[in-house]
Amino acid sequence: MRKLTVARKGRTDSEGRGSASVPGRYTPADFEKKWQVKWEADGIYEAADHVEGKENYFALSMFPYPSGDLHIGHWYAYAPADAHARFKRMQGYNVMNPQGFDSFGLPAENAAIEHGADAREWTYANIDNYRRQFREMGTSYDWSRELVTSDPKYYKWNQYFFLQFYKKGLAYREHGLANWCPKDQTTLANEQVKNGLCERCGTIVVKRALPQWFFAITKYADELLEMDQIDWPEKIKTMQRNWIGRSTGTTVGFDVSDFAPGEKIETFTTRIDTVYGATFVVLAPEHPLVEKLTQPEQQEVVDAYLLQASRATEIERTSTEREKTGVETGAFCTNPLNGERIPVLIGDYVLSTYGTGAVMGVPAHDPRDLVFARKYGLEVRVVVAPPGWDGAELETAWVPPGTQVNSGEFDGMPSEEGMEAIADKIEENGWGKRSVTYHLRDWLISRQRYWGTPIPIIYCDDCGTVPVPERDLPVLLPDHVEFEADGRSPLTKHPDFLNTTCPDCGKPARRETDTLDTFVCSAWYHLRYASPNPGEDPFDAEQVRAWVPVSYYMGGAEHAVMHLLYARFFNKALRDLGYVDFDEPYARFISQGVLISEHAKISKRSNPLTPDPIVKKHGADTLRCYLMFLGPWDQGGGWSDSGINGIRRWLGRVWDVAQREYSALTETGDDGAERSLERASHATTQRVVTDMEAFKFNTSIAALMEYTTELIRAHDAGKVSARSWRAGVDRLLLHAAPLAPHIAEELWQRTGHSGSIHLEPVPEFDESLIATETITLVVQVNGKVRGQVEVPADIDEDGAIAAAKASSNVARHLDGMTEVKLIYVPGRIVNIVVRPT
RNA sequence: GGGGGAGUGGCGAAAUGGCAGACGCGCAUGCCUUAGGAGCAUGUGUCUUAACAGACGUGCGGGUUCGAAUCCCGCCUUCCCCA
Repeated sequence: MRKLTVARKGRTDSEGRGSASVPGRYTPADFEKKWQVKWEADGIYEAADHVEGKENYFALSMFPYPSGDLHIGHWYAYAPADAHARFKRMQGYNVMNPQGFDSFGLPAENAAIEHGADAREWTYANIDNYRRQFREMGTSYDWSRELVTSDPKYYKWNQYFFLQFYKKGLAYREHGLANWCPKDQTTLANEQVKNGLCERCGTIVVKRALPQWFFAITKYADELLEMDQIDWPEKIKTMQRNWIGRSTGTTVGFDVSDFAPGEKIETFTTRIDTVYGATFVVLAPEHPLVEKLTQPEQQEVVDAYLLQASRATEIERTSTEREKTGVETGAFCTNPLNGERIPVLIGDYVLSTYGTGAVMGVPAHDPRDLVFARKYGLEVRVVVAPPGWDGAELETAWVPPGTQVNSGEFDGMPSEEGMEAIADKIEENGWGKRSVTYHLRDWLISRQRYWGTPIPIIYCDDCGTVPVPERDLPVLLPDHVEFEADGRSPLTKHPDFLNTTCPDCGKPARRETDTLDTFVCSAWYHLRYASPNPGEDPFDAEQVRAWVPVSYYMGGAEHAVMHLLYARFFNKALRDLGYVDFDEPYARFISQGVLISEHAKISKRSNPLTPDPIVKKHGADTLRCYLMFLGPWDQGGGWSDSGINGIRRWLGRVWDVAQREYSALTETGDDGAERSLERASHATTQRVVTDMEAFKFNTSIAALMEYTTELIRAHDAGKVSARSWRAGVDRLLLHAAPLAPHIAEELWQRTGHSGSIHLEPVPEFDESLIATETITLVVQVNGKVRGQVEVPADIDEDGAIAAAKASSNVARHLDGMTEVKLIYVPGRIVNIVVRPT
């Protein structure tokens, strides 16, 4: 691009406003950097914990994982969030808008393995790059509160909280089947397995038996379902509810003591009213009783089936398209309600992770059971009759309520009542009890990786599992470790780390080599922003009280069932441990949509569209505004290079109009012109304030574009007063400031103001000044627009109708018609309903 | 299979019961310019018409209403989440 005329350096407005000579073309590169440096030097975005007369406002954007460069997707997430925080500051809130780095995690380690980089150096180089790019974006972050989770000063407190949780039984170690990613060589939480694939790398996840650490999030399952006090998108709340997956039902035991002495198969059902229709029981292939119940003559088939089932993924197993398969164990169990002996089968459509891992098969009232029963020739017995049922065989399973039949003493009862009565009987006889199950599992926090927070546990041959004493924290992650091809964590082979002494008995002992899931870091980081330098505590309770719950949390919806749920759990656990005194960490939340480009999600894994060249060509303000102008932020948008010129042109017009010569304007101005500019000004403020409040940046910018045109027209006409003109320009700059902070600041200074525009208040508006003296009424005949009439704003109904009928085109359509009805909506419309005479 | 978004000009989108297409891109014409990937002005949903004016038009099909992009019922497509 050709270098355009540059504003003369050092020109000041000391001669006074209105004396500006040719201001030069809008060249953002000339001043954006200057303001970024000055804002930071002046500390204008550093938040004090309390400011007299101002309410605190904690604006929080989800912090990034530093992996290379900030891409356009990052800008899309952070620039609008920054604009909103700036807007709140100008609205008079004491705003704290921090930023930091979620810097533990696999990519650093993979870079180390693949390119021989040092994980720490790689990470910190990326952080430096991110810091630079965040500043170039023109963000209003309070860098004095920055945090880096891979810093021992931070992760020490992950370890500290782990120990507090451990003491209270909220952290525990258990041997069990864990999700294992063969590529990343680590276990994953349930939330990190998507469609049976590793969320990070897409490898098929397998089950592997390992001792693992967990946080007992399920203890809070019911409280996590309560979301009345948080103002979050309903979509996110629904996702959390579904993920927690509470279902109420009954567990009932089916006796198998003939085959496995003393054993019962515990089944869980939400439809105990159908228990008399149970004609078989199905075990998940992983069920512990499978081995004991399999009869010798079935051993071979069962073994083959188990092998086959172990290869199927969970999606395949539960897909409704896939044929249900199963095998008989040869064993039978007894239905306690009617004493019937029914066969025990193994079927892989039953998951060991849901309920008890065993279900009673009621083919008449469950579609999956019906398919299964037909295939294996099992009895189908109706026990909840549809209305008017004639006793015939059902074609499809009857799932809705009905009347109990074939249900012993409960026959004739509506099934809703039967549900309760049968559950009562089961409880009275000790066959089972009412119970609740959840889809939510405890949070698996162990990772067999190096680049994370070491779990502060020591294993001693004599004392067993011993927590590291708090005085010995942090357990430091060793530097400069060796990675080997076997994929095992270097910590397992690092003698200095591994070998220690038992804190209890002093004998040689070994450290836990697993590290914490990085979601532990992000579960409480907002508390540390509120209290960045608390000394000997994780945070200062008083400072936290001043800022948290977070006023508005802004980030991606992809964290709905991971980070956002973990953070809520962590908050509740900390509350019960006495660290905080509120129930929820994030009072309000909005999720920005996804920015896509040519049908590809712009993310760290694809599409290297980098902002740097765009910033170089157009400036940060243009890129910020363009991203906000694409469409509604929460719905995402599609990137294309072509539209950015529109924003660049608009800012160019702002640049020109703000610096127009106005000495030719008069003292008082023309009444009509004054009034017209005043109206446009106040109407613009109303639109912008409403839209900014609601994150509707696109329509805010549209309103400012229109206002810019109004100002240009007003100046061209030359009829407004100099005073009104200057006020109009100020208003434009003040509204543009959150969106395009550099140009607004530069022009604020050039038009003779002192002090940063970003510390100025949002302009006021007066609704009465927006109203017009005359209004345009739309006139419809039979609902079709036939004309418009200009009438006084305070016209009454009769007057409005008369004016409407008088307009010539309307009169033409009324000719030869009989009036049937009149609709009058004041200020908007007259609709005359007619029919042929 | 279940849950939740979304579907409007050539394109990004406005309008949430009252003039569909604000604002912007692109395109067209004109001005300015040695030049234009600069700037400015005007125009731009489709069709009929010389014009006035009219018809049609918000994924498809029905419904409610004086009036529907907007509310209701059914369907299609697509994206996200879950299974």
